[in-house]
Amino acid sequence: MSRSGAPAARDPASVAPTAAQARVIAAALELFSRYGVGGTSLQMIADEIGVTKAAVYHQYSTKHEIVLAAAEAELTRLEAVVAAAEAERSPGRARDALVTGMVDLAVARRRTVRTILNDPIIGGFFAEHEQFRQVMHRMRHLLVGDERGPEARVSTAMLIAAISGAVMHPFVASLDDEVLRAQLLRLARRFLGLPG
Amino acid sequence: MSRSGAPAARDPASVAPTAAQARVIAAALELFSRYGVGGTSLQMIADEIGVTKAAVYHQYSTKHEIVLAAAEAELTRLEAVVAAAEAERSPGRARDALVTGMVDLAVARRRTVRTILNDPIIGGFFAEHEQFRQVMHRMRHLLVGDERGPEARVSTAMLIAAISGAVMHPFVASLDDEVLRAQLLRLARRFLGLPG
DNA sequence: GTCTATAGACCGATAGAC
DNA sequence: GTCTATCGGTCTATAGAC
Repeated sequence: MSRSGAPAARDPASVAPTAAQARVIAAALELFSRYGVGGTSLQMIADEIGVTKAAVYHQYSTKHEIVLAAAEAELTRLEAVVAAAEAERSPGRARDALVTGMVDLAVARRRTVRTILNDPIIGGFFAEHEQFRQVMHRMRHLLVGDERGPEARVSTAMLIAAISGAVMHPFVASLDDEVLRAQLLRLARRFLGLPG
Repeated sequence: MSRSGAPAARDPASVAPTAAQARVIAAALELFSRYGVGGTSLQMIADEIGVTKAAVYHQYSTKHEIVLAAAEAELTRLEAVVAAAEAERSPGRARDALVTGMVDLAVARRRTVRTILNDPIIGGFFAEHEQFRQVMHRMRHLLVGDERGPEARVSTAMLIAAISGAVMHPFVASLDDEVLRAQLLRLARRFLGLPG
């Protein structure tokens, strides 16, 4: 769903990036994961792509916009996982699809997910970003249904943090993607009390 | 243990900080959690304390040293929790004490733990920091004994990430410390397959 | 869409007075 | 231990040629 070829402008705030914008976003995400958002300059992004700063400013007119576009690009991937889970036929299947999709996404984008969900600057952006709150709310609903008490909040937060944080922990650096994926999925399901 | 009044220089690399150094570390940790390590300047640290940059440089001669001192200060807290757990009489009690101590520490230092464990710059410091690797190894041993396979690695990484990441998730921002502590402890114990 | 060149602010770091 | 003052360099951002 939502291939990058078609325009598909569903949201006026976040239209599909052009090819040049996608290169900026990819370079930014790579550098953010290595140096953090605050430790990444426009010069570093330009050097990573192989152009000058002015060429980057032609795509996005402030650093703020680049950070927002990079965060939204990753959020869009997560939203696709959530939407696919919501399309399942039963709440049980939906919850299962969400956990599997979260693990797949976290492993596939091992180096970026942790920064996107933990960098304090991006966290500040998300705090005032309605799309992010809605995705989080939909994830919680898929995981714990209509419950909204402390246990529902803490268990959802722990599952998201466990999956997204574990993939960059030094303990798992030596594991290849398939082994990591299998273990993450099994342990995440166990955390939720799901069968094996 | 290890009150800041006594000299107690056990490690030549990380001696106990003076009062002035402790103020720098506290200001740095606060700002790191708000803006990230790369997004925090020495001017910001100096302003937070209410002195000039030169006064900060009198305590630590590079920014690198400040980041290292701040990371080590937090690592020392975690090491104390690990040491207390290791002093328990049985492996079961030790594991229990570790989980409880980790939760207490994460809740007490809600705003700082996530940054310390997830900021990419600090992560790079820890990668070449023997004390950090030893503490992680001791935590894994307390949690899963002599097992060193993928499951032992992934489950340890997930528990650490879950506890340290959940305390700053927007879902739990409205919970007071005691409620958060109780839920974190209960769910962490359930993740490890421990009784109630 | 990319370049060179530049503006003005801020960066980490140092010198030396008190 | 803190200050003022300063260094050279890098930062974000802009102007204008090709």
